Amino acid sequence: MSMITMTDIATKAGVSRSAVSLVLNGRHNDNIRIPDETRQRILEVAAELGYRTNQLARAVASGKSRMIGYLVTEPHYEPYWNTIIGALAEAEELGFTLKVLSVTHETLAERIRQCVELRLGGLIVRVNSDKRLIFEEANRAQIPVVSVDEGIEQPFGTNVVADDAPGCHAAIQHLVQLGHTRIGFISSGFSLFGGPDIGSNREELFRLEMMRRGLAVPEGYVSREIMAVFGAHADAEENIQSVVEATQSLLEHPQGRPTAIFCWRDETAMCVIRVCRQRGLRVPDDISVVGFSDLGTARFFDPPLSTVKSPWDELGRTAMRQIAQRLGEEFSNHSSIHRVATGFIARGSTSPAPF
Amino acid sequence: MSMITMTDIATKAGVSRSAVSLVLNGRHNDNIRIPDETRQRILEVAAELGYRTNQLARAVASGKSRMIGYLVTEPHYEPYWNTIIGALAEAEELGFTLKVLSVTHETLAERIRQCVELRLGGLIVRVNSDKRLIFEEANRAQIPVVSVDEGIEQPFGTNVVADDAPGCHAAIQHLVQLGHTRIGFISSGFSLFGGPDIGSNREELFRLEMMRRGLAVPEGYVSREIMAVFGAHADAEENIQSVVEATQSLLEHPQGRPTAIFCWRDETAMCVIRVCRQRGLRVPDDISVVGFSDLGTARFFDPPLSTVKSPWDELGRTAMRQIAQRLGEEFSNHSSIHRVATGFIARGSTSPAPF
DNA sequence: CTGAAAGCGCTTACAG
DNA sequence: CTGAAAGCGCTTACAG
Repeated sequence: MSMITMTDIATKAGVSRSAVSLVLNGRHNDNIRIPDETRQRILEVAAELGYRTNQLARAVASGKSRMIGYLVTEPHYEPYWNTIIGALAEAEELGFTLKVLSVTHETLAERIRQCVELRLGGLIVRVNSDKRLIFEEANRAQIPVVSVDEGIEQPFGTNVVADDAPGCHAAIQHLVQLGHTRIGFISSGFSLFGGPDIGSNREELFRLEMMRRGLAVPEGYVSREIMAVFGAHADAEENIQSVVEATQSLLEHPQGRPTAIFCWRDETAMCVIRVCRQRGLRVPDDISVVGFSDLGTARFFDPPLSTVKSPWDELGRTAMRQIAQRLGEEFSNHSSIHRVATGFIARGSTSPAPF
Repeated sequence: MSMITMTDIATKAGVSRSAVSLVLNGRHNDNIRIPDETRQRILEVAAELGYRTNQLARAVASGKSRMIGYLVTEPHYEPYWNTIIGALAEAEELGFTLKVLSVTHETLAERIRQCVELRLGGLIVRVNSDKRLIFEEANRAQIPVVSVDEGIEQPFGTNVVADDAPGCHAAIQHLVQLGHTRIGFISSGFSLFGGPDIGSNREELFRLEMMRRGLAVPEGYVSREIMAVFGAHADAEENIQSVVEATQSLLEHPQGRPTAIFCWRDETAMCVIRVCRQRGLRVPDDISVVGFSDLGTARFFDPPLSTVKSPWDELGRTAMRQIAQRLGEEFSNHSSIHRVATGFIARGSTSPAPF
């Protein structure tokens, strides 16, 4: 009725438990050698009995766990989730297993404790609040941790971060090649889930790209929205209103409206397009709009969104690979940064600038 | 350097290991009673030493695990991961921990084996291929499993399923109240990820609602698309083309086009709106469109999508609650079905029928 | 009410 | 190359 153990196999095959353990773990490396017929018998009996390793017991005895924890602040948010999927896929390929734990500012301490209690082999954290607590506790328990971030680097620990620069570069280049010179930007006037203000970071990159090309960004060509809402969480209509106002301020700019608007994320771009339409502007004929993220529905939008493609999947995969590597070495809390580049996808929301 | 154990506490506090175990597990129930001062000392020493339970060892010794596995076919698909999030939230509230495993038709057997090896306490499965294999293996290992499904019930095991009927009812009622009588439907001509054909199921419900109201569904007022693509997976433009054609066939219907189109999911509705616009129709003024799912970006669409709201979150929560309950009882493989109702959200893509 | 003991299922030196 | 033994950190009857 209950599960088959190594002892059962040993008894039935007439060998010792260690022989079973060695064979089942395939450890005939260096100087360990077990007669082929013994090996065969053990394997046969194991199969016959339907033996299933108890990974828990193995982890307890060996002190090594192949379970990785993934701490995440807002799993609902599509980019965050896609990063988890990437880590999950990589974990499975590498023979690890992923445990997802959602955290809030309040539950952070408790969740970290859980990770230690579960003797997780490593930790990937996608958390917006201060990560120092995590690193401290994990270091004490000798658990390697790598943090995943978006656009903004962190000064300690192993850090995997999306490099927004190439995507911004490509987006501006795309617009310029289409003849746009008057390009506006809509940034975020808030920090994402209490984390860093990613919109501002992207705004910097935008300004840099414009400057490099000698294109002016007139006062008022950058506006901000405070739509701190995401997917299913977006219940506050007044938040959306802030995008409406940010867009209007660009469209009514005293020196004339921009011919293209670059938005710090896709949700904003979608709202911007709606506002433009309401004011009688055609997108992209009268005004081009570029997003940032490449959400799953960006391609289904009308018009399909031209957008910077963030490497969500690869971010997670890289983080998982880093964990695996750290697990192979002696424990240390050195810090390093690994950047994954963004790209750009031209779709239907951009077209040549109206002359 | 290495972790503190119960033995360390026992030594330092001058008591036995069992005393420590009993105190730390708070087991002063029935006839177990430990002097308060002993209790206090143990607790103090534990805190002082920074003791962290080894849940792995506990699970091995007690034979009970509070880790739940979540098997999912396509974690990328937004509805599927929203269901996971629901289960995750509920698990954390109930003191469980969730391990996510993605499966394909090829890896299914291996993943199930992993679950058994990890001695998971229970299994939630969101899998489109045949679930019999899962139930068989899990039953043998005495692991309770509940499966989560969309619209279609399964004839064995504990089953949590979205009930699409109330949402369809509300959607049609909404349209009828707006004066629509000529309503078309776009269904799926394929089974979702090799699973059941959900579109057909919704089509049935649509026909039922129309019939109940005495509204005709002329031949050709239901068409099909084969856009078997989701979110980031949507790379085949020819798939989208099938929605274009399905829409056109409705718009060019010999008896005149419908005044409203009900789509089997949001992605389809988004495409339909684009096609309508391209043909010079205004949405919703000339034609209303209703989706199904309530994806995160549905509210950001232009116009914001009126849609059936599927209870993704609650589906996951219910599944987790079922697991918890099963874990409290004697193991059995009885079967039961738990339905979670869909709802409807009226937004901007529907308006009174043009007369 | 407590302590010594056996047990959970596995791994890992270490003598033979 | 193999087997008996000790150990991983915990739980759980069971005598006192």
